[in-house]
Amino acid sequence: MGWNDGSYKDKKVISIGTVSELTGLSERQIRYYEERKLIYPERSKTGIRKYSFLDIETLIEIANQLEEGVGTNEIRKELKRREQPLTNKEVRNSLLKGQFNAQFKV
Amino acid sequence: MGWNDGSYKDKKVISIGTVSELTGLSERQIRYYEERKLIYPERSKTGIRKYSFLDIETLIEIANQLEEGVGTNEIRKELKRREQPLTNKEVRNSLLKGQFNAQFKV
DNA sequence: CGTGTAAGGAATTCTGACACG
DNA sequence: CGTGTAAGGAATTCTGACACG
Repeated sequence: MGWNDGSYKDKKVISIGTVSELTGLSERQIRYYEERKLIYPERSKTGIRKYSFLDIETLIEIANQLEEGVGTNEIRKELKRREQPLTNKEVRNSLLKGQFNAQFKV
Repeated sequence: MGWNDGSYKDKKVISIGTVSELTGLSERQIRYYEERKLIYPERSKTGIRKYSFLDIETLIEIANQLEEGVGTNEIRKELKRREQPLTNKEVRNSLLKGQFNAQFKV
């Protein structure tokens, strides 16, 4: 339990300079995509942005979409469509668990 | 290929301040364990230390060992003993691949 | 031996804004 | 709309050293 739960992919621990190197994007671009609500880094107590590896993967996709002429608004919607299934998956899992337990109650 | 190879566990992208928060160790302690050759962070072009999640796991173990009264020299040897098997595992995997390919050549 | 701290400097990050198109 | 840049300030990190034990 604790922070050692899932993989390290979702842990927000990388600062913007490193993200810039890893993605090839400028810090300006990275901050702008946050302003457009395409990514949601966390902040340290003193306000410094922290990103996860998942954020980095998302940023790379954002860059690709922009190159293809897709606007940030479209990209945002696309990203939402993908995150929804994840939530639904969790819901389905919960439902399955419920049914599973129900089986035994019968 | 590239940096997206294995998991994110080995990517050195976390700066010392974050590592300090994640491990509960002081920056002084973290730098000292490096001096004693227990961990090997990478450095940015400007000399800033970068750690991986694996480094963080190692640091936690180091802290535990020290609490138990084990000295840094002992801990270093113990850490070496563990890393060797990892290299051997890679070797074994290579060997298996060789045998696998041999199968088809017969 | 392992860790704290003050010291001075260098590198990083932040925000709001002007600019171009 | 997406991105570059100069501006000033705040936060981070680095090294070498003195200290305690």
